[in-house]
Amino acid sequence: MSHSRKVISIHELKVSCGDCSLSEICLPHGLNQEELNELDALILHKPRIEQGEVLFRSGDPMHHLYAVRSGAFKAVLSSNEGAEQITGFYLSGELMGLDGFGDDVHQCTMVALETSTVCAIDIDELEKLSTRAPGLRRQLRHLIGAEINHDHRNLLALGQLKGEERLAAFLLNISRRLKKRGFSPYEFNLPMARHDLANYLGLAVETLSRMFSRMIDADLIETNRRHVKLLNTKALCELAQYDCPRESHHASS
Amino acid sequence: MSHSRKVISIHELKVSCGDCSLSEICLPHGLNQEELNELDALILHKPRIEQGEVLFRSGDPMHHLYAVRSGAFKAVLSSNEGAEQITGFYLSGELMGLDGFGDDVHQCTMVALETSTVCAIDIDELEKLSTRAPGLRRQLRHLIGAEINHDHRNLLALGQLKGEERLAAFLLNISRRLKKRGFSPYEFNLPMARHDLANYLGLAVETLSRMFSRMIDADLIETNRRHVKLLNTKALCELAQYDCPRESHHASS
DNA sequence: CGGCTTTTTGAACCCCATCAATATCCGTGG
DNA sequence: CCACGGATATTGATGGGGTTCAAAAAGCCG
Repeated sequence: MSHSRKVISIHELKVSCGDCSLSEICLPHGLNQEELNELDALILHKPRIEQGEVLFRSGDPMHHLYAVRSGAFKAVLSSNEGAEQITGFYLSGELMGLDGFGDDVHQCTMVALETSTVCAIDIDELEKLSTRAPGLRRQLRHLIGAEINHDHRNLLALGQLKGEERLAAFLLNISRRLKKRGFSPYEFNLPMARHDLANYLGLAVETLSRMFSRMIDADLIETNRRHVKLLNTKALCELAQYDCPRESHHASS
Repeated sequence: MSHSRKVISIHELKVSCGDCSLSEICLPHGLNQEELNELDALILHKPRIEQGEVLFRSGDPMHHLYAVRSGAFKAVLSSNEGAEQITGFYLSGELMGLDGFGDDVHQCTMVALETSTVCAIDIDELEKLSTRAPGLRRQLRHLIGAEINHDHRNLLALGQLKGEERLAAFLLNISRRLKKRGFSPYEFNLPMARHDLANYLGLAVETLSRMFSRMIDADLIETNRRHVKLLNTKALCELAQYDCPRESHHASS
């Protein structure tokens, strides 16, 4: 909270898509300079969102899409009996709010898992711009497809895999996403509490804890609270029945 | 296969979006006349697809979206260990192929559940047209949102509901979709075999059969093979924890 | 009618939820 | 600095929902 720190913060708020380190995985990916400038013009950088705060709520009319700039979010869908299901976690560079496409009303509630920042994109402006920016249309389509594919893989996990296998699939999925962002795929901090992860995986917290313990005993991983180290990705891949990043020709980081 | 039968078939092949009874729930919904004509021009009416035949396969490059014109389909996602999960069933008027948006390659295999016909829409042509047809963009967005919301509700069901509750939710969902198409919401034929339905709901066939039996014993439904009659939608709604169509002011058929 | 698939029913087992208790971490204030 | 309290995480014991194995019943088609 010193003065110099404040300056840095202001600087960050001015970051444009072109300068953003996430541009290669986020909406700007594949855009030419002109498209990039136009996209930049309609993006609103929101200030910090603290842990537990809500970005949008089920029932809210949809006005924006949001890209995670820093931090992480969970999307929560509720039944009218109060049961809640986390349908996804969103890391930096990922697009949130597509659940409002159906009838222009958000179905999920989006909650920050840690202090986060987002880029808000007015949906009408994005729509207008997309008519004359083919690169933007293409990237938006790919991000939509990523959301759908993620959901489908999750359905496969919930419908076909056992608890331990689901956890393995999840860890590998996070690993891959973090690697894409330049972080180590073998050692990372999970942004969510056990409680949220258990819900996401359709398990009780206690069961999830047992799955972790079992994997630790089998020397597949090491954990310390939210810190996770993957020790045997091959075995994890076999457990997960999916997502094997093909430990390619000594090309790992 | 008589000559007169052939004539009928040809007639069906000439149906345009404007004449199609599904236009109100399918892609043409909300389009003006000009947009409609342009959409019509790029739609390819495919001939019959027999039960069990594949519309597209996991790994195929995506070239088209498909709308169900008659019949029904299932989307199957496979793990690399051979486990299969049905991620959705598609009825007339619904859009198939969005799973290819991610990287222009289909992730699911789409299989006809009965003899069916589809409208194929070239993705590049649709893309071009959408730049100058705002109504089409809007409707496409809504259909994408419907797919995402469907998947999310399914995740909620698989993660939070018990077998019987999932079945109730499914029956009500089918009921609502059929009602939208002008069929009775209380009595209908399921297009899929028990085997497929069990997989979709993440249950063993035997368990699903028991769920049916239990509902029959409780006078919630009646069944005869694939024919289903809903006797107590209120109770089904309570079971499903969702999707209650609100048995509105004596407005039922 | 005969052979096939589909559906239903029965019995034993297993994964996972639930209840209960302990352990660990973390922030706060004495 | 340590003590305390609350949230978070792990471990144990028990029971239930669902799978699996097995077999019978019912529908379908030639």
